[in-house]
Amino acid sequence: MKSFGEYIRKSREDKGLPLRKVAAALDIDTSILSKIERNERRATTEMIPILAESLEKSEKEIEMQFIQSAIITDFGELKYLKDGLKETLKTI
Amino acid sequence: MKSFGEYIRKSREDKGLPLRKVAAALDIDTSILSKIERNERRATTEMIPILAESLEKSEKEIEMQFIQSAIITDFGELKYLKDGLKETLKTI
DNA sequence: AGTATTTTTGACAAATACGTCAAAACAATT
DNA sequence: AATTGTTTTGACGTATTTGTCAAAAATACT
Repeated sequence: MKSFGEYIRKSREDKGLPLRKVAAALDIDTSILSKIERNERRATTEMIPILAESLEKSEKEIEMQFIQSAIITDFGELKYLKDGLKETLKTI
Repeated sequence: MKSFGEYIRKSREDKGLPLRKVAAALDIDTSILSKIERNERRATTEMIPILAESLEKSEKEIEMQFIQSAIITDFGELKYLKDGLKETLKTI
């Protein structure tokens, strides 16, 4: 699985878009988007629908990538992550 | 579902332990533990095994509570959380 | 009621994460 | 090679989060 940053970068490059364009849509500096794509900064949840629009992916796909990447980063080290996720699925 | 803080508080009170004791095991000030139990501060993953030991719960149970609580807090607002979690389960 | 213990609160400092900006590095085009 | 466009880097200020500490508030005990 690709990190969120790698996923965004690939999607953007596949569309031939420069950082400048997507960053403008997100209303952030290109440097931030650059850092997000290299996983030096985190994307915020507010960015998800805008990224979906810009990169012509479904919001669902972008959000799923975002969630996966964040969970792995935040909790990937934990012993019972799988059990925790299963339980969370039952709860929500 | 209880928040992680509420869960810890209940577990601690069920054992009749004062904040002081558990905080000492965690090597933090009582005020921090107090805040964790009221969800003003976040527990770290390093605290999980110590909490398990102190509160005589399995590490698995504590960790699962931790994960659930964190995911709801961090991603509870998202539209496709369920799908994201399912996908994450496939990945890990 | 008075004392001791436990818990909460808030001020402060340290650490972490973030955004802006300008310049440097890199890549593409002519 | 020079110019243009793109991406990366790092210094800087700001916001957010976190831990420490002491005092206040709440609770339990005698």
